[in-house]
Amino acid sequence: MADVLERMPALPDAYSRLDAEFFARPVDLVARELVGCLLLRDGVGGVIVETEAYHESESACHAYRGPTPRAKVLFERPGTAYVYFSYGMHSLLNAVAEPQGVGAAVLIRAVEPVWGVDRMIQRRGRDDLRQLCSGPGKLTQALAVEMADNSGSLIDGPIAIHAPIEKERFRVVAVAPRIGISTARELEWRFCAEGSKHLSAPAQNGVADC
DNA sequence: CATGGGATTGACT
DNA sequence: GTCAATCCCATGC
Repeated sequence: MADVLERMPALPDAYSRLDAEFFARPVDLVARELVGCLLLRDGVGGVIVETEAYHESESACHAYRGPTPRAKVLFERPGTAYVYFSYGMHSLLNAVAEPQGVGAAVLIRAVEPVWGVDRMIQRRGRDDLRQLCSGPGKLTQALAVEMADNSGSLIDGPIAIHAPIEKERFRVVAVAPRIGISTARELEWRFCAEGSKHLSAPAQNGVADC
């Protein structure tokens, strides 16, 4: 795959932002279609290349036990940001999905850096492009996403998700079990851009069309 | 109120 | 390959 940085230097603001209707659909579908979309904050970001779906009906989801103090955000309006603190070190970014009242979200696990690469390098403290956003904790550090962003809007807030620029480039995604969970491993709700060099871990399984 | 466990990462053997 | 860092939150007494 060619380097996006060479081919896509255009201004991110020119592209359409996803709306609440996009996020209000079934969470696995939203997760699949978010691959190829753009994640941006203050002109810094890139192409989403890896996501995972989480739904209140399965035990790996924080909403599994209902709207607890931490999980209540998962039940809010589709398109809300759910940010939670993991392992005492990392803020992980999710997009709340399904209609309001249903606890579900898409974890953004990896981004291919495109815009504001210098600032990402600065924040990450390393300059290898493949190490900038190839993990849920890495990309939040590169884009300066913090707990203060929890429950903010992805529809009209400072963190933005835009429709894909080149639909063809990421039409095929790899589907696999989710990473780092101890239950509900049977669900293949991890979605990766086929052939991407910016994933958090290799996509070992087969591929499927969007 | 005390305890245990993470939707992880980076450094080190 | 192993392992520590570090803290919020869910659980249970």
